[in-house]
Amino acid sequence: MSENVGRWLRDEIENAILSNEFAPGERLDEMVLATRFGVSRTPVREALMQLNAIGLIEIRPRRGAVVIDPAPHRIFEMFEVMAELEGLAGSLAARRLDDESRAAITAAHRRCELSAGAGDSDAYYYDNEEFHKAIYAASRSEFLEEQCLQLHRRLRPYRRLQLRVRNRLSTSFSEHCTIVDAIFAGNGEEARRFLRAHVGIQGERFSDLVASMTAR
Amino acid sequence: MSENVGRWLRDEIENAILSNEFAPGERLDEMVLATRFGVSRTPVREALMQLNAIGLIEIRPRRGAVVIDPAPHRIFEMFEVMAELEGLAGSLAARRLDDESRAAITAAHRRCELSAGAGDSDAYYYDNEEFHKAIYAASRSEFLEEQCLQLHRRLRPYRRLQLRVRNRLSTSFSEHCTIVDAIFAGNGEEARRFLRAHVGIQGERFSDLVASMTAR
DNA sequence: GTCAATGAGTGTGTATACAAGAAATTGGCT
DNA sequence: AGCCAATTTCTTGTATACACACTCATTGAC
Repeated sequence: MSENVGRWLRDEIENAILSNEFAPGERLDEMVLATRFGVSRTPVREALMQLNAIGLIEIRPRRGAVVIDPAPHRIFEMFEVMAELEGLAGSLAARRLDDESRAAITAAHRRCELSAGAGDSDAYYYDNEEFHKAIYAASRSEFLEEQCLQLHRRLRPYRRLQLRVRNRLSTSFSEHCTIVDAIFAGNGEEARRFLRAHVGIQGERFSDLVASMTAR
Repeated sequence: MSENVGRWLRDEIENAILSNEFAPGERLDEMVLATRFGVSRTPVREALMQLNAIGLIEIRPRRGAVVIDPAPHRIFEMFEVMAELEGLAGSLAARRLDDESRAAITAAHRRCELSAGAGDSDAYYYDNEEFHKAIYAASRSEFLEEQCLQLHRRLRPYRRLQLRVRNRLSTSFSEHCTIVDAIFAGNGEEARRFLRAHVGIQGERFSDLVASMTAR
């Protein structure tokens, strides 16, 4: 348990939402949550407000909190912004790369190669996350890194769905290769372009995502 | 007063911070705020947590809340991200422009022309804000618009400082002209480039900002 | 039979009380 | 006289109590 109950609860509830235990559209009753976690309503309300700020739930005055159920076009918009931010991170990383960041990116890239080769989509999901985080860190812009991490966390469940699409693992990894090459070559604009294309969900990727969303 | 006291307090305290009544680094005592606004500690704590989520204050466990005092390099990073997001908004606006958005941008642009011509930096500050907001809306991406508005609000005080720099009004307005031309011409990539350059604080603009920050 | 209005019930919003940790002050010791 | 430690005080974190708004169901009228 974290140092204060409110933050711990935030993480607990966030995980429950991201793992679909609390389904989109579901109402979150403060008292039910309080008894479930063995605390009073006060820290529950704190946690809910933080989740509201993150954008995972919506709190309507006097009407309680519900898990947000974003429309497909909104998810598309979120990926569009994510692609832009990651593109910026990539271009900065290419210009500012130092040994430490280079090593971190290389290591994550290697792990992606292994899990992609093994066709292990769960492992790749995790390694891919580390790869992207390594690029955020390499941008050497703390604020950008924070923004990327926050949006990444919010998009996490959809990224996972994307990986289920056939051949996506190998496609994703080969895109990683071009991104790594561009960054290591110090070519900021190429890194930006490749990352934008890699993260964005243009065309059929979007319909694939929508299809896998409705499938569950 | 808003529908619930917590949100009202959030706005009140936010304004107090942005107008420098609560200076950066200052400690915000819950009880002091509660008596000042004639409420109990509960909604004050709510407001503080929301401000913490926005990034205006920092809440350290068991040690209270302090107004964040961002280092100059962090402000630079924030403008860098803002420039990227506005660039995206501009490029989308150029591609998706409809009559309504075109009218809104034109109207805001006209008002900027008037206040810039009059040398009224306070009026220009406000009109400039509306101009940028019109572009966010024209992007037709609700999520992007929200992100832009949020970051814009956080950078508001620094934008104001920037306008105090000599000749910045006319420079800013002439940049607006090129942006409007690019958007109206449907040239997304030009709109992106011009907006990035307009919003970012490269080179001497950054040192101007730092100078005006230390001056107060 | 349908629609509206009123009442009960449930749940959020705010206040207050209590517990626990951090900071400050005072006292003793070197 | 200065520094360290212990105690006190002040502030935050959590629990609980109470008030009020919203929802939903039931009853009555058209």
